Amino acid sequence: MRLPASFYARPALTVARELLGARLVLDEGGWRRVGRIVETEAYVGEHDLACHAAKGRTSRTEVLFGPPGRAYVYLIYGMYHCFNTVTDAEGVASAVLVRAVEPVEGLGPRVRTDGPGRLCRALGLTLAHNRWDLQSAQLHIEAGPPVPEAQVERGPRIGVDYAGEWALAPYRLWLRGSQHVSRPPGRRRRERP
DNA sequence: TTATCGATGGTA
DNA sequence: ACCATCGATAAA
Repeated sequence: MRLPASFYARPALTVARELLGARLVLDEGGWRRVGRIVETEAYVGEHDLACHAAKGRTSRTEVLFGPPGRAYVYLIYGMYHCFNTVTDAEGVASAVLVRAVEPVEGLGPRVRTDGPGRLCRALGLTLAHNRWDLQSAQLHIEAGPPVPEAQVERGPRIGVDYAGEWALAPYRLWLRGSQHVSRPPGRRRRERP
């Protein structure tokens, strides 16, 4: 079932939680690729200094102020892309960054999709998809089996140290134990079989 | 294993 | 100048 616009019309933190376990689908050029979302980050509004919308309304951030359920894709460090879903009511400039997926379909089982840049590279998401409606046949997100609360871990967002206290807010969510999370807290040593 | 560094281009 | 990253390399 394709997630409806009403799904995204809620606070970013709620959407970030509910997106865990859902399936990101890009079906384009006769190539359907699907990834199960295992890591997200919420950017909750203009007052959130880590949110791009904190810079105000510009051509780049305009989409964040628009209706929920659209894609916000931007270029980072000149060579990678990051994929977000616009959330909350129109006029509330918030979004959820999808930081990692697990390959499900159309991707080699070995391709790395842990990390916002890697998953966009693997799926082929680029600036060309910016502002797309997530109800489109080519790009949307499908509901997955419910994820129990015990499987959800939370921590500070990655790479937003410039945001002061906002960098400490536990707005990063991920599936406990997933091998496809970008920065698992306890993977320094692998279990011995 | 962790730490450091450079690539590369849109945005302001 | 800055940047919601990544991969190569070095050090240990």
